Amino acid sequence: MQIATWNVNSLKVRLPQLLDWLSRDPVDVVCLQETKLVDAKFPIDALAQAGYAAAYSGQPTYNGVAILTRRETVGEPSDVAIGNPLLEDPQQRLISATVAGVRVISAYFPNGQSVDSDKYVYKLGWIDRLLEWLQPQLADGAPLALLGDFNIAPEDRDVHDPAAWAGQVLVSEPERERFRALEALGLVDAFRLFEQPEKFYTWWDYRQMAFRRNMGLRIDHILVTGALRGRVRECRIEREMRKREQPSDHAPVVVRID
DNA sequence: ATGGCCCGTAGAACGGGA
Repeated sequence: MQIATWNVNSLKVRLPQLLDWLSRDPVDVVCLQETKLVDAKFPIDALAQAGYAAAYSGQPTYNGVAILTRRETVGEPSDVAIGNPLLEDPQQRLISATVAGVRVISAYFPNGQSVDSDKYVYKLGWIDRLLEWLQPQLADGAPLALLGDFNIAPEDRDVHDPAAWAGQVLVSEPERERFRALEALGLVDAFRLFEQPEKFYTWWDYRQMAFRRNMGLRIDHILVTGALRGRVRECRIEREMRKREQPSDHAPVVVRID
């Protein structure tokens, strides 16, 4: 089974690329972020034609998350939950569902804008509430995967120019502390389970020809519980998706598990 | 050089992204 995450930066714009990708590589579960679609405009019909069911939660203009499941292999998402009950939040950033015995969470962490911004305070609080909400879910050791755009580069090796980024939003110590707090709950960064090439990132700015120059950050992640860790066979970043015409600024990340 | 580009909502610029 393959589980993927992709910040699409508008599902309306990226739908043809998503369908083309899934037709070539029929990933079983796809977590999406930044769909930027109200629920009434979610492309359920086009996805159904491609063989996928969907759980989704959107709003106008901003945010929006979804979980797609390939009907033929993993069926429909069950026990769908939207948001975090510990946080009253109009921003649609979190959706969970059970798929093939795995609790799957698609998360779009706040960006934070800058460390002196109100949005940064919101980001840290959002993650703190996420930690509180996750802790009891992880207690029973059941298989769970937290996937999404974390908007955190956990270590300097996840940053193309650590000196230039030092202390800034996405790499600041309070954000990295919270990433480590997720790991302390028993979650493991699937990408780091394997030997990986250096300078592998998941996001590149649209400006400055950043992708061509590989000026990127690794901020999209797949974290798995101990119950899944031993089943993970591969974790890869689909860099090819960033090379396409009219790409998302994020590349998908995929895990293959037994 | 503190912007560059892309997206949605607009129906011109602007907020937001990272």
